[in-house]
Amino acid sequence: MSGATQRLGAQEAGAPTRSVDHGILGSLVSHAVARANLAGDAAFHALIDDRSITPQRFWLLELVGANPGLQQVQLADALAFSRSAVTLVIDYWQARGCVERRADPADRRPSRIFLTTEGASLLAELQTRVLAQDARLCAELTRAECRELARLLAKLRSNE
Amino acid sequence: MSGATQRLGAQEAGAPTRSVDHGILGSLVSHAVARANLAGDAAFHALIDDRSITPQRFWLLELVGANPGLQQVQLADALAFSRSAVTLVIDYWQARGCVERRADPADRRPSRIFLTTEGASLLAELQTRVLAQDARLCAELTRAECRELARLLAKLRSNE
DNA sequence: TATTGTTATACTCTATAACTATA
DNA sequence: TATAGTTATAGAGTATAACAATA
Repeated sequence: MSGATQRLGAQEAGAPTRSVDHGILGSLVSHAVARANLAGDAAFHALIDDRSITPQRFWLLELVGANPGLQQVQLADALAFSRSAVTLVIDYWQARGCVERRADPADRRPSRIFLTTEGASLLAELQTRVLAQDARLCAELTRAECRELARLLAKLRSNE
Repeated sequence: MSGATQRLGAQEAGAPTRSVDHGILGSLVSHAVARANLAGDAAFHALIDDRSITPQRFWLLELVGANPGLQQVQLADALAFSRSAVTLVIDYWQARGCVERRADPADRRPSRIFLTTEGASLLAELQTRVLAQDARLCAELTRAECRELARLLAKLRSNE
């Protein structure tokens, strides 16, 4: 190509081969987190064929598995979902036969959420895949770096 | 309250005051990233009144500011957006008078994207707020921890 | 009155495919 | 044929408010 010496600085409009300047994005921790999150979501979908099974839907199923009989409002609090979002995610899993709502005899407002046998089986399968995916995501990190990353991310969240 | 000694373990269904067991979510780096990302988005919206100005829309405006005259396909590559997503975000900013599409005389397929005066002014304002927000997000971290976090997140993305 | 859950609405974001026009 | 951009559609996520049933 001609014009090999025409590097006239980042302000020149339209130079076709220059690399893109990310501006202040490169120095923003929040942007680094967001981009890493995109990578995590991509890895999730790469390991789980059914695109309708999303990270958020998995989170809820995992919480139901670890806490049988939780109320929807408790699931909402634990996952930082709205109550209406929890309703929709439970509708999704219930339609697939993976969770069930059981009435609480003592207080008829809340429903208690439980895994079905089919839900427990699917959850076990998803756990295996998600743990493998997380290990792969962290493949470039040493175990100490992995722990440090989790610690620093938790500190970020303390400002919530 | 009565029942102070009735902690019967995490499996008991419906114990109203027990804390929620997050299961394997607690050990997933990808989940820690996702939750930190939610915290970052919340901080972003807390500092910028207009809810229609989202992190993604800010990213694009910042890139246009740092690289006047880029093609949309270059913006898409740099931000990991689809071309159609870039079209919609540029439509959004153009409708607000913040960016403009200019024809490229040498090749009439691409349009070159530039900030308007109004766009440059808004971008400067947003940069100030976003940098302050990021500093606030990292308030619990030392500068060394902040750098380490950015380094580790970048390593996660290397698996993309 | 307050709480739990549902429903409805609206907007953002993502993904995909079909389409136009230009090269 | 390949590239740049647009348009259309669909699903997922989020936010809010109004609502019903129950406490």
